[in-house]
Amino acid sequence: MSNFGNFVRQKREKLRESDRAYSVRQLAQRIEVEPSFLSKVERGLEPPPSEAKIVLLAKELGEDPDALLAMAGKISNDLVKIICRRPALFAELIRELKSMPKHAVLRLVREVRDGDW
Amino acid sequence: MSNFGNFVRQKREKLRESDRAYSVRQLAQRIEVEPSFLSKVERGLEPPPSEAKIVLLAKELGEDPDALLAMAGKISNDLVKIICRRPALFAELIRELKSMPKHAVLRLVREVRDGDW
DNA sequence: ACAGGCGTGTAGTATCTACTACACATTTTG
DNA sequence: CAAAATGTGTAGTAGATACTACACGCCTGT
Repeated sequence: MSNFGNFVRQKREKLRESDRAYSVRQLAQRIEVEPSFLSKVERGLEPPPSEAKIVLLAKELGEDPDALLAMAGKISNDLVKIICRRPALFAELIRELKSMPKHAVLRLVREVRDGDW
Repeated sequence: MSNFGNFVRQKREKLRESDRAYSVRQLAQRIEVEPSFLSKVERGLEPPPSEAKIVLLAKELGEDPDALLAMAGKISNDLVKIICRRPALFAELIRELKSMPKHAVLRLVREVRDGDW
């Protein structure tokens, strides 16, 4: 179930159809890893790389870094810091929202963002 | 800045005043680590232990596991999973709430919990 | 045809994580 | 005062993390 690797490979191959710069080798060079490493990651022979590399990868693939990190089971370091400042508060909020339907959470996000509450 | 270690030591010593079972050795035995390890953790000579041990420790010390984990810069695994299921959504919500005053977040938590919104 | 780029296989490694095992001197308790 | 319990120092370790280095054979463009 290497969701992460499969996703990266698919995304990269799609981009490659119209841009030769999305070969394993060239992309690997841009995110500063060895080609063989990226190749293995894409095929799930290696676990996903570090947070830093995943963020670079997301930028190259035009993906949301948080989403790509999530596929690797990771959470952006800045989010971790925010949560760790008020652990009990965020823990409760997140656990409550777990069982909420998507649209409810979305509404909440919108309300908070717009400040009309 | 070993916040974690200092906190554990203080808490343990306070409990020990009225309960002999809160010696380094006995507490270590209960959370299933070597006494020398707990000793070093408390003095910041070793980084905080694993999530599992921290949770045991929190229970022994009568502390909120999430709070103790946060002192170690960690987030409970179940929270990570919840966030990773809707990464973009939670990422935005958390980043918005970062700059919110405490009482505002608290109110939000209460509203969500009570479902009156 | 052959130089270059391509994906991938094998092997190896430095650093970190999360501890254990044991010995030691000191303090406390019966 | 002897036995037991206590805190701590030194040394070591299995497994995970996050990669590198290099070689190989295949395919493509000129």
